[in-house]
Amino acid sequence: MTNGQRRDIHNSDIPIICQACEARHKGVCGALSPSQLTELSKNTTKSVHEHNNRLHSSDQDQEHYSNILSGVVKLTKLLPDGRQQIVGLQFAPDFLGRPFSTQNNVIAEAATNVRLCSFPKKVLEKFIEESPEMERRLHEQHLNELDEARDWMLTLGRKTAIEKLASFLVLIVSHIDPERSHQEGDLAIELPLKRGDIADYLGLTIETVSRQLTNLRKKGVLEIGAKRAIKIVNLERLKTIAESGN
Amino acid sequence: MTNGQRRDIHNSDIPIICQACEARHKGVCGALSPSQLTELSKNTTKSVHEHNNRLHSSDQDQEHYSNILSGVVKLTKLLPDGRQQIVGLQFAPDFLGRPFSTQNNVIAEAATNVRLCSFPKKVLEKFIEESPEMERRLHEQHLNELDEARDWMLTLGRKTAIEKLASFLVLIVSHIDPERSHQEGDLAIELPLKRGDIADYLGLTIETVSRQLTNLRKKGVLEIGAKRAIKIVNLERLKTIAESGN
DNA sequence: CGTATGATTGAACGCCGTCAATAAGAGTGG
DNA sequence: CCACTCTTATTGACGGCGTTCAATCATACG
Repeated sequence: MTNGQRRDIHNSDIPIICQACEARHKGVCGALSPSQLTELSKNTTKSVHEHNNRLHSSDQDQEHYSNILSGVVKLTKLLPDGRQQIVGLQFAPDFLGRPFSTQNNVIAEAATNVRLCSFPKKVLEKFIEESPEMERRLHEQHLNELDEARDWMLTLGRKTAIEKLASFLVLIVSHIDPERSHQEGDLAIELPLKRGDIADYLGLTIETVSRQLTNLRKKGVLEIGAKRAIKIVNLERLKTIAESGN
Repeated sequence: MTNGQRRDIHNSDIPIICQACEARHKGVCGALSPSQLTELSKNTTKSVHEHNNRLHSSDQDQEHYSNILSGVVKLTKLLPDGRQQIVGLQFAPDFLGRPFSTQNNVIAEAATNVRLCSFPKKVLEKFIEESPEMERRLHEQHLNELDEARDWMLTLGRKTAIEKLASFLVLIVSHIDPERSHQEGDLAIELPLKRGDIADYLGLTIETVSRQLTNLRKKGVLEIGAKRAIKIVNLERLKTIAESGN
């Protein structure tokens, strides 16, 4: 990203708190001028959330937006009887929150340890009014989320269990390691979700997730390590399985 | 909508082509001034599309956006082997098209007969630059679509066949007949989708859709007429079934 | 009337869920 | 270091829900 470098000529104008932040380049804060960044940074609070903690309870603390600094956040929806479905995964430097609406029936939880940079809704909405570029960036992120949601609807509605697992792994690789995902060679990664979360993301049970992972291992596509570690041996094969099952 | 009435004081300034159009009130065109409307209307073309016709082939004719004047549009995604999933239904006066991106791997087809009001991408993008209100409206529609997509992910991933059918019927009623859907009494509607489309929207087969419809009929929740006509006898019960299965 | 399209119903199969047992760590305290 | 517990993951046996395959019916259109 030499583009990002060039912008940093006036790095001294940029608040210290923002200087190492991805959101300033690829995220929504990239739309702000140094002076706006300074104003926003006065109202921000950084926070750390441990694995599996709720980031905002469903109706409470809806007066804040956040940027994800690191970690993975899962967005979950619930049925009255307890069944649940993860409807989105978000990675740094994604924006977190639902503008223009107070009701948000989605639960945001930390899938891994997560660091956030939060600010009051009012402050951000002021910047949105001031700079169309800010709204444009938010709009584009939400369009990307819409595309991803629709891709996943195809996975949920029409794919078999093994295809779902393969689709999930391809998605994780493309987010965790975007450049390496197009190269040759083995890919060792740590899954950001535990089995139960993967099941809730794929509309399956824990047992089926486990079975299909060993299924993929027996096919020689990947190796399963301790904890959440896996090594992908044949990424191309995995992509094929994700769409056709074999 | 007395609000809409008040805006019509200067109705004579508004292009004839726009005067009876929902998109001017609830759709994206509501952000435009009479003079902008006039300019836009010079570049619009109205068109009629028959049931099951492609509105734009996947890569071709991506230089137009449209507003839906009437009818229902289905957005479909495909797997290489032919399996397909409907990832969105759109009703008048929804906006049709994917801004800020040339690649759109979603197929838009007319589910019913559809009337469109189309205009070149460039023209709309010019108005977006000029008026933040225009982008705001688009942004809000896309956020609504994102909410709906995520609601549907829960349906696809975690609900049983009968719950899916009930969810679909509730959704259709709320779009076709928003005010009556909160009242008492029978609701006679014509389904905008045939069985195959319903199956593709719910991630089921045609046979299962048919079986669960008769299942709902036997429960006394609805009556099934000829063609696509149905009468919903007990909407509250239907809503309960949509979330808990009984 | 004949054909095409769409919908319903039945029978049998199979994928995935359910239930249950076991294994593998991680963390705690003796 | 070991014993204990808690959480997470794996594996097996069985059953059910939804698919697959197939036949029948209904309606529209030539």
